[in-house]
Amino acid sequence: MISASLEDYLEFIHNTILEKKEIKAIDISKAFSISRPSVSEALIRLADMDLIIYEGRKGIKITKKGIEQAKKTVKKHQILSDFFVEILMIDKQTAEKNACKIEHVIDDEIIEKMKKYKESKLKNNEQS
Amino acid sequence: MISASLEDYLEFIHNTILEKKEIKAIDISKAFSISRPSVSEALIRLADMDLIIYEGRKGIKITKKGIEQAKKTVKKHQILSDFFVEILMIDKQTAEKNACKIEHVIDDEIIEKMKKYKESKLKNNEQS
DNA sequence: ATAAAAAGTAAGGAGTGCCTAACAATGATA
DNA sequence: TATCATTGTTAGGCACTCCTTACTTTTTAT
Repeated sequence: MISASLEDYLEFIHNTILEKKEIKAIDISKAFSISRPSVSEALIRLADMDLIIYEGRKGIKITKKGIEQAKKTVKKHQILSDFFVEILMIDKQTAEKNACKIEHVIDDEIIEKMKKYKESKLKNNEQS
Repeated sequence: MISASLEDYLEFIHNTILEKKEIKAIDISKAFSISRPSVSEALIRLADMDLIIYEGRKGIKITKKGIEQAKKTVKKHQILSDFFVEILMIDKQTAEKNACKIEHVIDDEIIEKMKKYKESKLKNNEQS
């Protein structure tokens, strides 16, 4: 199983590649305020798990497996954050912060129920 | 800040003392399937944080600070589990399992909103 | 009372995830 | 082109949380 930290880094790698087509180790270092050696280490671990292809200075590529893993996390994050904001009326910032932590530990089953709950709730509001 | 593991152990210590008036290191070892040396270590760390008083074979006592900390965790656990079961219709076992993990990372603010949401929902159901 | 079982401790090891300091490679610029 | 800044790696260290093995202490049962 992937750790919360590595999952965060993978999520960031995925999002950044989608946005800017490429990512460097230093970007991760800055984004998470961790040292460059710690990033190197994390990237090696992600590569060991076949979630990325890491060729040092030649760049970071995300694998199919990595994309799937990252997408799952992003989805969980999105649903959690939306649920907190729209159903529980939590402010955006707190919702995001908590989604970031909970996304690593919550089961898919609960995420699915949250999604359905939110959808049915919004439908009811349209009708009324 | 206390770690998830230590928080789990403290919660268990508190609950067990409430139930049976006393607890021994071996009980924690069995409950969490960790070795006796790991329990010793954890108890020393909890004692260092003034959450318990640990006098080796003489027993484990929980401090005022420890009780407060444990109660907070228990409360979070309860609200999370209830919310999952009653609002999201999650089965009891899954709800418990997830509450155990989320209770360590979620903010009080969201817990409070979950509690209020559940209460107002139940009130509405009574009226109808 | 003594031997066996149970509970706890000490010592040493491993993986994770972070750090700093120092070095190497790459790239930009004067 | 030579120098300086940026980026990345190596080496060594630390804290946490778990482990095993071996030892000690306490309790229990014969």
